[in-house]
Amino acid sequence: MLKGRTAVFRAKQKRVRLFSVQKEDYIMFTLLKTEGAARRGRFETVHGTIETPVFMNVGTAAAIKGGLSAYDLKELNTQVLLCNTYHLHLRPGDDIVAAQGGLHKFTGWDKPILTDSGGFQVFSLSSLRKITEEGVTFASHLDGHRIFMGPEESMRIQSHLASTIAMAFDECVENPAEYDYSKRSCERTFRWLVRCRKEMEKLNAHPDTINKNQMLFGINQGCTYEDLRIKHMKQIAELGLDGYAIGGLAVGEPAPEMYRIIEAVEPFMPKDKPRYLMGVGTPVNILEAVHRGVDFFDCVMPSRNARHGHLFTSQGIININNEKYKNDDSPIDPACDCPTCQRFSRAYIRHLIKADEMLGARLVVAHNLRFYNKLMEDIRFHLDQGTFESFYREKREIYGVRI
RNA sequence: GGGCGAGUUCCCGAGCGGCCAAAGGGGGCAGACUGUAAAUCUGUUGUCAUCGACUUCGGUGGUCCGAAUCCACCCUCGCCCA
Repeated sequence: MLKGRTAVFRAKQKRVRLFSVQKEDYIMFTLLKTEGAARRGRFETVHGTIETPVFMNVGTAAAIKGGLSAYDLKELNTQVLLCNTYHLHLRPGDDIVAAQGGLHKFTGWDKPILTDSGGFQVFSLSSLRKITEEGVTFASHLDGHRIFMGPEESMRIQSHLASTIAMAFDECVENPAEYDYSKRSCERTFRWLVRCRKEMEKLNAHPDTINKNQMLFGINQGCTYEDLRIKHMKQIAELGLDGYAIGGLAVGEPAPEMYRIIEAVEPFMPKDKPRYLMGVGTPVNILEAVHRGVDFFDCVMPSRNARHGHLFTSQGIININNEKYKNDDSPIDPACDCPTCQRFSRAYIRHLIKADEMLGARLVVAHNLRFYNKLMEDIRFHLDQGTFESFYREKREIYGVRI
């Protein structure tokens, strides 16, 4: 059946220059439609189909912070769960997760899971690590013990976790960074990527591997230097990976810088593979990036900010902690279809957050994640309809304002 | 009735003659957060104002150049004795 559908898309491809590339029967990316640089796609995986553009929900330690389970995510129409290699290696240990049958069985989430490689921790735990050609030595943020992680270790851990998509082990370079350092780091990240791919091929061929169809996404780096970005992108594109990510952005540089880099790199990203802008971002960032040809996103912002009272609505951003909501009987967002907005008032939610009740965190995280997932649904709808540009122009003026 | 002890800014609580508008918590108000060391962090919290000025440490009156701090009396609360 999939083969038949692929054939249909291939037939279309000749006419309208859309793409459909097949790795296995169930692993392929299909570009359904484009509007300018923006892309509407479909990514078939061993754990189900991902409609793109997509926002992946971040559950670093195999759980969405705030207390949402796999059941809750289904209700929010989440497509992909993101978990973290470094955190799960430390606790409970990837051997435990493997013994439990992999992340899908462990978490009860049967849809696609993407695991980040630990590359971001090379950046965020910078005071606790040392980088060499071989890899990175961290001091565990839990108890200080030394852990070594290189490309092979990261791939082995991710193979144990049995995620749908594994990310290459990279160095997420801080911003600003010297040109020379960025260049050397980029070159090393490329060598690491080659090692990642080799290790993954080995692991996927091993009889004990839980997910033998684990995919690998490479990560573009190069700080804010366009020439480094482009050179690196061209290099990794030649490796024929399952997807391509842009990393090292939204790490302190102004948003226009980020957009500039996406625009510079995008022409060199394979058109027939998903593109993932790592760690981004605000709803406006996402609109801007979709507009520039990105398909995948993830960010801690909806969940973390929710816990801190910063809520996204169709009219802009509210801080539910603000006194003005203490007696407000309206929902967070009257236009929102999330379980929280169907049942609870701003006054109640404000009270719960103020009182540090767990229920408060749960309700607001559910709301913000639903807002992001709905944003992506709207984006896909308008791409399907060919009305994305006007949607993008309208919403980017609204979603960032504080009300 | 007698004997101790205590009353500090929204709350708890430090201060015990000048460096005190008064430490530190809590609470309040506001802000930050972008591949989660984040249920975290930052600012602010007497009044007016630019330095600065003014009112405040149970009450009233004293001592002193100067008092939240010392003295006298009063009020309130706690414990103990009758």
